[in-house]
Amino acid sequence: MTDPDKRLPSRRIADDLRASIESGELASGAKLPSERDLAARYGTARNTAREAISILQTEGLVVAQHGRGVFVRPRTPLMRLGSNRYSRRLRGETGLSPFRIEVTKQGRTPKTECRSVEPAPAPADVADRLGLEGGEPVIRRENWYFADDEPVQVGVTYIPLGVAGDSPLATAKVLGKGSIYARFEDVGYVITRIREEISARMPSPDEVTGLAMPPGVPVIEVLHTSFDADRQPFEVTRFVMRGDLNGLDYNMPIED
Amino acid sequence: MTDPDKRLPSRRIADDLRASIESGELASGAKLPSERDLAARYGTARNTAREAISILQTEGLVVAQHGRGVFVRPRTPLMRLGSNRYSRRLRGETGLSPFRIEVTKQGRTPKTECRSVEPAPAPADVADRLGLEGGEPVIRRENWYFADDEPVQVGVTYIPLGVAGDSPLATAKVLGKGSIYARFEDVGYVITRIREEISARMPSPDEVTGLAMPPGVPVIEVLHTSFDADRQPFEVTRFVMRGDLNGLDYNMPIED
DNA sequence: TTTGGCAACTGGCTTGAGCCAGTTACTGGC
DNA sequence: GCCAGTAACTGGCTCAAGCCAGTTGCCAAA
Repeated sequence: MTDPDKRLPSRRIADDLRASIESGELASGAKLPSERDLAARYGTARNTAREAISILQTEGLVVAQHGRGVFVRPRTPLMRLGSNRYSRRLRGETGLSPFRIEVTKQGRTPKTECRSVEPAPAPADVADRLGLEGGEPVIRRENWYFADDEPVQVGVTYIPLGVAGDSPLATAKVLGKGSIYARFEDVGYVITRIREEISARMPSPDEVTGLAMPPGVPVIEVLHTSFDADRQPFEVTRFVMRGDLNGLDYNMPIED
Repeated sequence: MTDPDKRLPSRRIADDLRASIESGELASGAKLPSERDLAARYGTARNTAREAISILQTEGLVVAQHGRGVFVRPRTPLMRLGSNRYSRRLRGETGLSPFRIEVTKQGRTPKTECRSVEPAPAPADVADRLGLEGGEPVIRRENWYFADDEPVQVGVTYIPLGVAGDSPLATAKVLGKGSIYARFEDVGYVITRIREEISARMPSPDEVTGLAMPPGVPVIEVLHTSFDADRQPFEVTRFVMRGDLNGLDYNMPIED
């Protein structure tokens, strides 16, 4: 009995390539056969081989480089952002932000850049977390995080005017030693609890360009709220990070 | 000066459609023009219109239905799995699992199904969290979670043989009242801390079929570890959930 | 030795054609 | 009134061809 192999040609090529990748036959970073090559091997049109590669691309397994070839996407180690990133002790001991520590640990060079500090209307979800009216003006701080000049995440922080006042939080791009939470302490807000709401989705076209997202890679969105000793929210930050470079690591007690 | 509109035809169509979706002109669930229709309107080949739709699909904005059309993907409300899902008090008060509460709150019908309970070798990352050798046998429990018979997440729990013994944890698919953590308490393990490691990625082909993943939707993977009063790990669960239906909500104190 | 340019590779995108396979609504026969 | 069949729609997939645009290495001219 001949097995006609019911699978469609494009699927068959994609399945074969995927198997080669998963078995390690095509190692991380390895070059796949060219589209024209695959088409010839499988006796299909070039478009069909192309479709197969497109499937693997949306699965995040490979990346194409114009003029060079298609390569197995290297699985870069995840940057683990821990719940201890707000720890006061760590802040004091090292003087380095957890982001910098993580990136350095991976032998890469960290860089952070504050792109803007300005009043702006609060997005609805943010206003909701801060107990404000939607659209009410707040201080908006936009921060970009890089590893070896590659963007890995963006964080947009929203601070009520009543909290920021005319402190550096509202005016200075560079906040000095001890991260932003030291500055919050300066104006009387000590972070004692946090809430983090996490979701994952595909990036918008803007995010694709801004974060140089490879195809087939989602973003992780974290909506972070900080609470002071009175359990009042005093700051919300929305992080958007490349899913292939970032992971979250929470370690916490069970309450009750 | 004539503006030749440098954008490629497929991009142009995709951009126009995306704009219509974001403006609300094409509402959630609305039907897009057919491929042949779009091609005619823009004066391109059908394949080009098709390519445009494919772009929107990988962005997770639309879903195609064979024979029916292409529709704006409804943004279903996220199911927020909170860190309180391990709370002992909630467990006692309601008798319902947080999953059931959440699904019911959305007016949908929850269902959970234990597909298998059997000894199996521990995956490397799991063994690592449990302080075991890789490949060492553990009890493996596979649970599926549904809302209106639609699969929303899978959880695979790994329990060291020394913990499970021959208790129901190792033998019974149905664990009775008060969730699995009540059974752990029965054998002397009280959950006092958890660690959750979160990442996001595109689903594997198996996950696409198992979870009925729409195109352009990532999965959230949570590697959960439970610690007892002595800070010893006694259980690891790997959750894989549909990114379009699930979100995580952590509320915790800052330690130190 | 250096440098400029070309040839031969790579993927990116489009065309226009065809056939297949779901879905839907209408229509004619019972 | 019901039901089966069919026509006209939808997307799914493939083909064969062409042109464009990056990349790379080689080779000849300066």
